[in-house]
Amino acid sequence: MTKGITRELIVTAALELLDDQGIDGLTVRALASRLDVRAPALYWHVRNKQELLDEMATEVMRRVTAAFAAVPPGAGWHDDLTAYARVLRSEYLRHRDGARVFSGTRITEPDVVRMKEPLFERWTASGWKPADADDAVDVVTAFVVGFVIEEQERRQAAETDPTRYSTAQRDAWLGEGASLVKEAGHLQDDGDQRFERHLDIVLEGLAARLGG
Amino acid sequence: MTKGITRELIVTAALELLDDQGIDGLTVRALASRLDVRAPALYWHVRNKQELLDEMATEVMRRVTAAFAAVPPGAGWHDDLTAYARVLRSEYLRHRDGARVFSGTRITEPDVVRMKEPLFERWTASGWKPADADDAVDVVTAFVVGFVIEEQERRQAAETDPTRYSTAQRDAWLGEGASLVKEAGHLQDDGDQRFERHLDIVLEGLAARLGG
DNA sequence: AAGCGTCTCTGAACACCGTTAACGTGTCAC
DNA sequence: GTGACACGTTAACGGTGTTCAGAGACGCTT
Repeated sequence: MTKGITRELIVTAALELLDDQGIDGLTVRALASRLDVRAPALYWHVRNKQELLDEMATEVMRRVTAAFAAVPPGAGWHDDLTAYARVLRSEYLRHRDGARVFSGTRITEPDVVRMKEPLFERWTASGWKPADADDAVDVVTAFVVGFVIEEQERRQAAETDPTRYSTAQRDAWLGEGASLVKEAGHLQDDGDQRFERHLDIVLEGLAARLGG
Repeated sequence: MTKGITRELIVTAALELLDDQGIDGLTVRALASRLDVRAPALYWHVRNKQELLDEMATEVMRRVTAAFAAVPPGAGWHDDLTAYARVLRSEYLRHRDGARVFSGTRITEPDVVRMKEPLFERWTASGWKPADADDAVDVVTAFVVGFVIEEQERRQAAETDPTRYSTAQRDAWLGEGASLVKEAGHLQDDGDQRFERHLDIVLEGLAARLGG
């Protein structure tokens, strides 16, 4: 058991701490304590906290590409993008506030971006232009990010304030009228089913727009 | 000129401060100073900083509903959702890190949610079920949130590190190969045009899925 | 006019935060 | 042995959100 901290140990410990304590609990001191070390020691391996957060986001995206690479290639862009969307969501869901914290952050590793190349190759071979392929990935990414942000917010709110998301409470809060909004709220489902349904809508748009 | 602070004055000052200084500059002391008051004074009007952030998000959504209400009703769901998406994006873009900070936060005012009722009325009258209408709004919202998060991140990164988003630098960073990814990167446009194109894809999906 | 209560703000303080500086160690090369 | 270096420590700084006792100001009763 060699003692000593490495950059990678710090990042994985930081991800665990995020899950345990939430983003507010992710402090340099708490992280150091989890690694059995004093806070300034971390600054030998990491320039500052922002760099740590970037590294965490990159690690999450590395896991996305790894998980995606493990999926057998699909029959076409539709399968590929479905798999990508599911993997991305699942990896965000793995961490508390994952979508909000890790979306749109700087990726520090070229490999993560280069992952798109084999996809682009397959799709252009079947008729898409590179610009189309790029649009497709970005539209799906944007949708997943927005979806999961909402999803995680709702989940967390339900934990801290369970009354808030009971339909009866919600109806009372909404007041008189707004019957259609209430009705829609009653029917609203959560989780995988809802994600698949919404994802299908987006993919349908790509099919209509770019051909499939 | 009656002296004294109100909750609303605090919220609008906080939004201004956010735009001036960014999220890190939005401290209780700086906000108090902008209102010519000492920090603890704010705690008379607001329980804590989180409540202030929630209130800011609600205010932004209030402006979204106001701006949307000012748009003349469209010919159908397609027009309505287009207008909604544009207004939402534009109001997020108005504030630094707007999408990341204000998306998925607790809305403290029923009116903001009730805004959907007239839309739902029109759409159900032309054949949609309430659940469809709800899906449609949520898919578009998720897309806009994800799109603007990416957009603002890219904009901010371009300010702090202009070299990062030059195509030549990016190509070098990507290394050998990945020619399709590079090509797509070269073609990528920013801003309104890109937004409209991607939004069209999403709306096309709704048309295919829900009929229109 | 005097006193009382309520509303609004201040001054001082607390615990914690990210970060830096100076100072030990231990290990390895020569 | 001795210098160089990697890696950790302790101590401290300025800044953060937040709490709390009290100071003024203002209207209302007496």
